[in-house]
Amino acid sequence: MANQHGESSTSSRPAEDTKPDGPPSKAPFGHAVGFLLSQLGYVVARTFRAAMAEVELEPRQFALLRAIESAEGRSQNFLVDLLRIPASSMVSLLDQLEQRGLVERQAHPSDRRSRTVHLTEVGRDLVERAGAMAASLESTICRGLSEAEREELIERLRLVGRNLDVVEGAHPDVMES
Amino acid sequence: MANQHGESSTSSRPAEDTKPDGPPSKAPFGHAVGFLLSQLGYVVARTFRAAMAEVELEPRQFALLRAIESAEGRSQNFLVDLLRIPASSMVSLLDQLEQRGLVERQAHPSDRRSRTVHLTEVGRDLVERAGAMAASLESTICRGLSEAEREELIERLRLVGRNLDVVEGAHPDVMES
DNA sequence: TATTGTTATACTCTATAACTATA
DNA sequence: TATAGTTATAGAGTATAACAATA
Repeated sequence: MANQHGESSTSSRPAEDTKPDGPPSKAPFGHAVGFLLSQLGYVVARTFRAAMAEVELEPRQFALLRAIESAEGRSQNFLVDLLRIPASSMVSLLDQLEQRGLVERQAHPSDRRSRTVHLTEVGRDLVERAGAMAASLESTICRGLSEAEREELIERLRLVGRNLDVVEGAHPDVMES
Repeated sequence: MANQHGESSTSSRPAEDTKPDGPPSKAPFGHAVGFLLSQLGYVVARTFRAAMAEVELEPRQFALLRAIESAEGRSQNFLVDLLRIPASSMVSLLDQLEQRGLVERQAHPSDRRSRTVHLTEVGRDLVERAGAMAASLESTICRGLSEAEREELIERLRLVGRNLDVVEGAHPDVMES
């Protein structure tokens, strides 16, 4: 699947109803938390995508660059295992990044089948800039929350995550299709 | 684009790394709230999809059934405006539901171009069952939260929503592509 | 014979646009 | 001429499977 949080290109339409008498339509499902989380998750993902677009990265490209940064000099195959994406997807993803001069594939010193992946200087700079934009988005998201409230919110969200058997730190959408 | 919260069919792989020495990989972006929301939103959407699958509905089919329930006897076109999906998508969506005997298209009394949409008895029952499953998911999500904590969480999430200019009650993923 | 990376193919999903019938 | 609904087409994105080189 492409998106369990994928984003649509076409977004907001003017949306003026000439028939304003229609019922306001109930929330998609029963109560509020599940709906809010699904809705916010979607919007956060979309906003994040828009932020990354300013440095011409897609979320998954950013995720891959970060992975490469934290796994400098490892093989393509290592990244495939780490990010759980098909090897063929890794190929085209790396092709794109390499063409832009952000990463480099090098011959593996001992295994001639294998290729190691490295961030270039340009790539390193871009990851840093993109990281700063992500941090900026985070502060927008948390605007109006005190530090204590923010921590409490995180605590509650983690509880919800445990209720749903979420594995900490692993985002199932950004890289998985 | 297909999903800004779409879900993948293929999910969990065993995922046992034979190379456990790789860095744990930082969270996809900077701090925590944005990442958590995106992650949880994805998981909630996926879990919701799994719940709906038990009554053989997709999230967007459920959303459409609910919309029809709250707009009994309105035209297809009205639903198109309400849910903001292309008319051609509405056609195939309704075709599916009609083939299963959940909804019916009827001739519009005054405009012969138009067709009104109605829930059948079977459809009404199914919506109710699906709604119950959604409510059940909601209580799973909120397990371990007191009523006060739950309301506070909703309050905080609404604040985050306002920070992101989210329109209340409108879920941009379930129906939009 | 198994594994790394690559290429080719096929599939799903959905939006766009053309078309019919009514207004 | 414009609108309701339908059908047909095309595009994006991604997974699956076949393949070549090396282990």
